Amino acid sequence: MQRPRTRAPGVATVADVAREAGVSRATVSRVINDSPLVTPQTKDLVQDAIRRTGFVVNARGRALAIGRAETVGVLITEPLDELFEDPTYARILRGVTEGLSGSGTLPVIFQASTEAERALALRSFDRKAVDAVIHLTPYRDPELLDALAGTGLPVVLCGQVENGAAPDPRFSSIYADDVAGARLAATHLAESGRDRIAAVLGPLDNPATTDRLQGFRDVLGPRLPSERVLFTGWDTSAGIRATQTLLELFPEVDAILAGSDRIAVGAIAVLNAQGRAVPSDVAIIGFDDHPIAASAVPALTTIAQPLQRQGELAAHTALQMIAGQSPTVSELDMRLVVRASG
Amino acid sequence: MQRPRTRAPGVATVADVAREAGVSRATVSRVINDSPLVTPQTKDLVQDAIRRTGFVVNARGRALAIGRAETVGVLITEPLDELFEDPTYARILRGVTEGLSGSGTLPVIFQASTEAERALALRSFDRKAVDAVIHLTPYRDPELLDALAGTGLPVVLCGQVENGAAPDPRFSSIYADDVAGARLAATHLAESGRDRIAAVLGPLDNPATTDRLQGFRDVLGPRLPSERVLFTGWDTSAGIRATQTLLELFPEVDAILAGSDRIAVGAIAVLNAQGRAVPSDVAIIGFDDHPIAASAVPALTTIAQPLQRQGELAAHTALQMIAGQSPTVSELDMRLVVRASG
DNA sequence: CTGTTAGCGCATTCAA
DNA sequence: TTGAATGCGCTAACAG
Repeated sequence: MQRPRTRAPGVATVADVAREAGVSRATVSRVINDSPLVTPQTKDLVQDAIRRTGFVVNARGRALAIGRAETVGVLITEPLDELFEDPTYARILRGVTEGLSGSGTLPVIFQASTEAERALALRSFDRKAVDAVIHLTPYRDPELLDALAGTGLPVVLCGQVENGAAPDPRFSSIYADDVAGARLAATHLAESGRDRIAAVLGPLDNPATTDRLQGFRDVLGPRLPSERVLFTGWDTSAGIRATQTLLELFPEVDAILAGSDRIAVGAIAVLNAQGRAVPSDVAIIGFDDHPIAASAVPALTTIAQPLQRQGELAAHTALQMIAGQSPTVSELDMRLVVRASG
Repeated sequence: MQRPRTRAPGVATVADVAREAGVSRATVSRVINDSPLVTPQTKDLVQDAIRRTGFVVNARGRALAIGRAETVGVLITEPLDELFEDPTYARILRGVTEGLSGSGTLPVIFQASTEAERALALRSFDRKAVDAVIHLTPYRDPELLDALAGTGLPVVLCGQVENGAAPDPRFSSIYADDVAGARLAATHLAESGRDRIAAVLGPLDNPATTDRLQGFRDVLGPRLPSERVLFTGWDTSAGIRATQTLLELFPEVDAILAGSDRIAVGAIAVLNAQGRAVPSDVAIIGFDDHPIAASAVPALTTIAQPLQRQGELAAHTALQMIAGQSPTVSELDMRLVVRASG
């Protein structure tokens, strides 16, 4: 039954190598995992045999034997379109890859935008097809989090934490403090003497939005009344629409705190179209340090998240949890990047 | 050694379930894989025991036993920037997921933009961590293709084939015929009576570019002389620059065949800026049916690739190859989508 | 229809 | 330092 059809020629196993080298399978295994308990000459012997037979360790056999798949699942539940438009995930992913490199553990991406995909990914996790999960988009979704906790796998939440909420003790989390970042932006604007400040934020139901708003308010208090706070989508066209509305409601505005760099770019476009100069008439601060921030005209002052660093930390944390460590919480600092726009 | 620390309580195995239900492990296995050879009552018995013990099949043990990981690797080597700006991959991926759904096999994404990532992914494949590979970006890279062939896994190339080149017999391939698509575009333009036609294509070193150019020439022949064919990048700003150049070289132009929808959008912007109306003064046809094609003003006439269908077919092909079928080649039709621009 | 038995490919304990 | 023996968790051929 094992091997229903004839074995493909050339898929050598440790047994084949052992025979070829005239040693035991245990010795071959030791060489593979370069154990110090092997004589240089037997080691050479085995390595020669490995070369001759074209042997490659079989991941499935190894996984069963060592009790690990040497794989971490990177879960992305974000809708595809957003994912493929927003370099945020690309950068975090790069960090994860770096952080895992050298560990012998491979990051493997689980795209789970739909309910069905989510179910499949969870099934894999339940079955222990990976050793840990790094969740890149842990937006409020208690059911998913419960399901993840239910897998019994180490889980690292990366990049989001609702401010105020105590971190979930079931998971590790890595996040940058949106509230503190927003404070940086608001402080910068306030110190520059602007006082007719408005905010154009992302979707109200997104924790990043509420956190950023709170940061703005921490600094500005009554100088940022509710009627000057607009909520819209994350992208440029949403920024355009919202800014048009804003200028009707509050034409005296001399500074705009944007919820994202793309929103900020939309705001600049509208202001320019209406003959208002940025930053002399209206200062603008973005958020995220998206690539367009540097190339925008004028270049955007913005708040940078250490995305790649987040990914690296998430990877390290996952590895430590696989090794038995308890969940930890890491908070990273946001950074104000001053450019021309405000 | 197996189980170095105490076993986490609650990770039940078939043996536990068997004991709990008072049957053999084989019977438990039969229930899990719902074999018809089990009495309804024993089945209930076992399912109860499964519920009580919280048993979940372990993917590693199962993979070793059945000789498959029940996983296909989706390889993406595209540089991140392009990848995250182009919804193409998102759509193909959606198709792959659909095509695999119900098969019990899960798509798992291997992001391999860098050389190091590529090496890691290949190592996984060599080790048979997946049952097949769907390569979404098989641009000319003979070394990578050789490496993939070397894994001995079934491989499906999706979405690219150099025209003229015989399909590589080592792999299955799924592709849409760029040449035929380009012919559709050129024919549509020629039939509308335009005759001062120019083309603004993507990078010359990209097979899609040369294929599309060939399709244009198949139809237009000498009516599309080389001096009216420009090559640039894939995106809007590249389209803007190239169109400006084009208008200097060939101001009489009355129709533009664009190598991508983003290029076409750039062209429209330049033409509008110069006071030329689209399509009355200059007709434009894009390529790809990118989301911006429908929302552009005027909406773009373009050539649609059946991306999702490509993904589905790739998935089906991969499953068939896993089942032992030889490589196949599938060509899908492009479709002319007529909108306002030409 | 069910249980017994064996083995997938590897890592590791124990004894030599 | 090496080999023999054992088991990871599961499936499947075989016998009953």
